[in-house]
Amino acid sequence: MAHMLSFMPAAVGSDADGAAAGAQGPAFSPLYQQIKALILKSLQAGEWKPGEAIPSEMDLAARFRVSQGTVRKAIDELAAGKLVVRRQGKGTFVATHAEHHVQYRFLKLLPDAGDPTSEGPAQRAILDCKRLRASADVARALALRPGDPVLQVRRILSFAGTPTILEDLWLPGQPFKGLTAARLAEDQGPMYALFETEFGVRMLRAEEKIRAIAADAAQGVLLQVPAGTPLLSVERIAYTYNDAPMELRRGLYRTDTHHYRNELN
Amino acid sequence: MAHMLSFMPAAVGSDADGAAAGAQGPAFSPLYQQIKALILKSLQAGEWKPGEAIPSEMDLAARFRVSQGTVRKAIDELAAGKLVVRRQGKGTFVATHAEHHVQYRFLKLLPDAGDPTSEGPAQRAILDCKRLRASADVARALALRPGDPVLQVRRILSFAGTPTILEDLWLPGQPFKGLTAARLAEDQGPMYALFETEFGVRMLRAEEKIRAIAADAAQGVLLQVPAGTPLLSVERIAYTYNDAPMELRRGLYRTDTHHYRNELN
DNA sequence: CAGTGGTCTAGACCACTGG
DNA sequence: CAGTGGTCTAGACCACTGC
Repeated sequence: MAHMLSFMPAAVGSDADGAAAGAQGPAFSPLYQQIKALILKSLQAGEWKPGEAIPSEMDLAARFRVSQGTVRKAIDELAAGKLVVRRQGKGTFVATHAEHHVQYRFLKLLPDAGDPTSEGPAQRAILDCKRLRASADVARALALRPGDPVLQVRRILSFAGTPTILEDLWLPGQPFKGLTAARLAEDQGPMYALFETEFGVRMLRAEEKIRAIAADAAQGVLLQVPAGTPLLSVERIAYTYNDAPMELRRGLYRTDTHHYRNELN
Repeated sequence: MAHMLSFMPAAVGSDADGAAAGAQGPAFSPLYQQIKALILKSLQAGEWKPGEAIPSEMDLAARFRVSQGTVRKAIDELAAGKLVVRRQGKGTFVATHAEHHVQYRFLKLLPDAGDPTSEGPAQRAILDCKRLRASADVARALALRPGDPVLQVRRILSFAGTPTILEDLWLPGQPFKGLTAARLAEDQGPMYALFETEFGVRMLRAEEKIRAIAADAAQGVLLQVPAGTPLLSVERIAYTYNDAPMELRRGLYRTDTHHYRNELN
């Protein structure tokens, strides 16, 4: 029998589906993709919180009237996108930036020598946190209108006492209403973890544009390097569900004792 | 029945396998992983050349006495690692750096405005190509002994007439015996494509370490920027089968009109 | 021991490609 | 039209976790 979730917008085409209307076909979508979309919707709706287990594959198969293998393939893709984490014998869990053994999931800066644990945790200092109106480029990056309220944060990360990262970040005002410098300062753990628990914003993926620039006087003071020192400029846009941009971050990295590491496939 | 490829070193443990010897278990390996390893061996042995089709899933299933689904899962992983490319209705093909619509698979430098095609193909100039003995750091990167013969190449890539990338690369002397400046200069297409066709060396993955540095006088002249200009320093090690390093490449990128793009998941 | 994810099968059917 | 990859199923069994 042809499988089809009748209540779905994009159903599986069994046989007599083609030749519909005129323009570009019905966009055939496999069952497991539809299941994936449904699970994604539940994740986004917060049906299961970060760190919690989602229903077992058998349960989900029963719920969607589908075989375990189909649910499995849907979850496989979610796991590949790091939206969920599989743990054999235990279950499948909603991924979280908190309580993860990798502290900074999106930070690719590593010490030149030794493993990342050897230098211990980073020291963090919040320099500033203020509300303002989005400039043209910030608005474009965050898919807002120029003049919309945004939050700007400036902070410094130090490793082994050496200031290494100076970053400014901009957040849309609406979702992050109530975020203050004090709240940021008192927080332990990754900033993205706080975003999850306090504001319900999950960062799922990000894009970075990297350049080499020269430190200006102010940046030099903050990073304790002479003006003109080459620094890595890392502009990141982080996205949540539906590819909605939720953070613009401009970082300056000292690369005299650290390097940005990337793997190519 | 328990499936097992008796002629394989690491067979599937059916039931009575545990408690063997003493130290760390028998390292259970699923069937599809064993199949993957077998296909990998054939790829490495050159049983199918880059660009050619490998046998169909059904054929491989028959050859290995395994179900199609198991072969499929093995090929899935090979495709994920970009060792192989699937094309529905046609077959599965050995991946190649040549004739691929993406010209430079490992190059992440993009123009700030417009798509990569807008500036047309890069102009390439070979500055140097000589044999020498590996220094300590080159030897370490290429898993050679200091003093082993290596090939050093220096070239410049220009986009729209502007010199943008200056790179030195080191290749182990043995596999690349016969490579000359003339051969490099007359070549069209990606360098990795030439490595494949002429020397049978397939680059499968790479790691990059990125830093910001200041151009020295000589580099400034070659890239047509003032000495002291911040440049992106990109050190790449490219690997072939068995994670064997086959190339060390040190690139300097101008980032005034281009940027290094990275996607984080 | 029950429950979970992980593997494997045999068979069916679908979508896509090319002759 | 035959051949290929792609999807889906129902059921079996294995490996791992925790009670």
